[in-house]
Amino acid sequence: MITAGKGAMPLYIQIRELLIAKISKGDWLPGDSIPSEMNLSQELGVSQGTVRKAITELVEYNVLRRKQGRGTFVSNHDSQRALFHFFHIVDAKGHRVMPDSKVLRCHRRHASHGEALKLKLKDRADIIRIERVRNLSSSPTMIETITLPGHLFKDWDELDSGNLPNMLYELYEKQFGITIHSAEEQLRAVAATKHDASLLNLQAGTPLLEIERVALTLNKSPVELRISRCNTKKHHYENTIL
Amino acid sequence: MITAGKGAMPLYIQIRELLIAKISKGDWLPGDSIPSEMNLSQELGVSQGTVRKAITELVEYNVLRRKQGRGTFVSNHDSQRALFHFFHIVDAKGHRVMPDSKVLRCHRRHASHGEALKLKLKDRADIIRIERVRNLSSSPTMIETITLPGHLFKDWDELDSGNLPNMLYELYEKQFGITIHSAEEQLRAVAATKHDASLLNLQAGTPLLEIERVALTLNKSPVELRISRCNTKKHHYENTIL
DNA sequence: AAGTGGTCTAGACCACGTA
DNA sequence: ACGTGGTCTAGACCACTTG
Repeated sequence: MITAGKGAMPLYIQIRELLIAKISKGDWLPGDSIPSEMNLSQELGVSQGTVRKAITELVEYNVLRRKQGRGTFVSNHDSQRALFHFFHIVDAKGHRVMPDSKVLRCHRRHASHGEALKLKLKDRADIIRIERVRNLSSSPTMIETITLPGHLFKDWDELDSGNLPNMLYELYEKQFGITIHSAEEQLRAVAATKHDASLLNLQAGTPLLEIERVALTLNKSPVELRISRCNTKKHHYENTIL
Repeated sequence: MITAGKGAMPLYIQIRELLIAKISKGDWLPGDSIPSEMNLSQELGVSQGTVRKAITELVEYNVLRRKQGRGTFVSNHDSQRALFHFFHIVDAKGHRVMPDSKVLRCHRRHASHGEALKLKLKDRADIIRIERVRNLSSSPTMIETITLPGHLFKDWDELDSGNLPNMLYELYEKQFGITIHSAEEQLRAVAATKHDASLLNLQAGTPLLEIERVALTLNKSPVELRISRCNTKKHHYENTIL
């Protein structure tokens, strides 16, 4: 509950955490509006300014979105947001390119030691592994290997695995109630294997940019491991440091 | 001047821009404290809360830094900040490693077409070019080629070019009054040239991570072009998406 | 003790969207 | 016309640093 007084956490932080809990629990779903600042402040017995400060921080974290005159909404993963926020590969001119995807394989497996570690699962836990090739500017440019914890995606097998959507984060949210909120990426240069080379129409040994991403929910629990190998002849990874 | 009334920009934005101007002009230097919130609000004829909101945004942009009980200060480039904010290469465990550097060459040249474009200079403008090798965990891991606009670094030649500091951004700030505030990076995988290979003790053709960075001041004017080629066997580039 | 930033309140008015 | 978020004020008290 909200407590005031010396030594207590600031009110706006308590309220911020309370709002996060509501969203994590699913009381308010992505796309929903939350109660107005006035309503919240009356329910919680604090001033509007204090509620406002809590909400402001969550807007900065991209958890909430304000719309003047309409209300405050839980963020959702439209393709726009996925493309702008999580997809960092652009063409030589710096333009974002919408990738398309062809699924090569999609099956259940046991997690390797490395996968279990990165997804915080037990060794040999049930996982789903997807392999796909992505075209950028209509030429095959990336190979992705995606690993999902099986227990979070129970009804996965009912999907048409040959016809998965391009932007998986939207699927995770709409079909499984899992919202990806942040991610940690590691980038390396690697040599293309024969397998890579045949899929991307280049020679084995060609340098590829490898992006290893762990995607996290709002509570920082890992939900997806994604390894992308990317031909950077005509595209590159863009990062802005503010 | 600060103006109120309909159709005008919000006061806190006018104040924010006014503070930025003061800092860009050099009225307040990195490390200096700025006037207290109360003083500013009285001088500008607005409430303390409005000044506070302007300052809060600049703290979020890393332009200012608040210290409770002491005051508000213009950010400066201690090595800590440079290391945490601008250096994204970490070891296999994800720990940041302090690099050391050996300068190979440092001389004045004419800008190539590409360099001129990226630094917004005229073709064949006067530039300074530095080449150095950086050790991480005591093995040579990165080759850096740094290009600086000559007119911004007039007295560069008086420096001992064989003995440049590790963290150049601190030097730019202290010796030349230029503070790097943000940067745009492009990452690619490339094959090591013979030259790269001999410097990094590996075979020509080995995949390297190439990082091309343009560093910008607070006004977004480009100040440095830096191309780093990095052996990612034992280290990688880390990026967090929030 | 005095001065700084940090939190919180209560209330005013503005800008926007919907009905 | 009404309800929403957005800006702004004036003033209170707390937490921290310095003299």
